[in-house]
Amino acid sequence: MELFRAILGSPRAKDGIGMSWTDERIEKLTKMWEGGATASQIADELGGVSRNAVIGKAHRLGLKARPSPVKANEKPARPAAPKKAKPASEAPAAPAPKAEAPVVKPAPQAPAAPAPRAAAPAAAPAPAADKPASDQPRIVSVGPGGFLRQGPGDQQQPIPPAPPRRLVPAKPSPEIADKTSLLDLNDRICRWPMGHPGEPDFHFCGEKVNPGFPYCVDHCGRAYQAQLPRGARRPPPPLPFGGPRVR
DNA sequence: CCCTGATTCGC
DNA sequence: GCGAATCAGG
Repeated sequence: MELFRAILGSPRAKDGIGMSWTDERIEKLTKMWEGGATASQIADELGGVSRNAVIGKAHRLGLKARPSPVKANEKPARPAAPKKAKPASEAPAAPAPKAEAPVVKPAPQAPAAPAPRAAAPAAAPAPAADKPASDQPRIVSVGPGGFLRQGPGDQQQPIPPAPPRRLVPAKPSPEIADKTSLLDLNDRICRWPMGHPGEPDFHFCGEKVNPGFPYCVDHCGRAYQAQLPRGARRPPPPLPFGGPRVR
């Protein structure tokens, strides 16, 4: 009878009311957030929570670091004074201007990220394990997808030449005979999504990453396409994460 | 208008 | 801690 309880009455919160942030849900949120899914998609996928809840939780988890449309601006004099009752908990003066580093000008010519949304490449993971102090890629700018860009003079070779010819077909390595699930992701395996989240066969590439990038060499070639001469462009790759939702 | 994430603040 | 309300940019 305890077997029944174990099966039927599992302590896991169902998708009804009274849902809380269980470990699994937090983990899923983290992975999807880092994977580039939008808050709406994450909320939709998790179910039972609004996108605001997802964003709020993401912030509380401390993983707020992604290109936001409302970030690059900052005014020295209290730009966003909330309408909500703001009691006199703040002195009228001393706005304490942040010593914001002089961020470089945004370069609108992004070579990649053709997706309007829902397909932003993963925010560059901490360049910790992959790049020792040998050669630090000087970060000069941040692309729209959140990946790091470099100045023209700093063009190293981590970016695969993106052969205009053809890419070798993905070779499934024996290690990933099984599908790489969301929970299997780590900093060393390719997190390129295959299929749509929510579908039973949704999984990730799982290949070994191109060092310094969140994707394997093949998918780096898709995520970071070199600017080809005019007339040599190829049609944009299909969107990861399913693309626009149907409403 | 739609979308996005960020922030605030009452609960 | 949670998330609706709100803000603000694209």
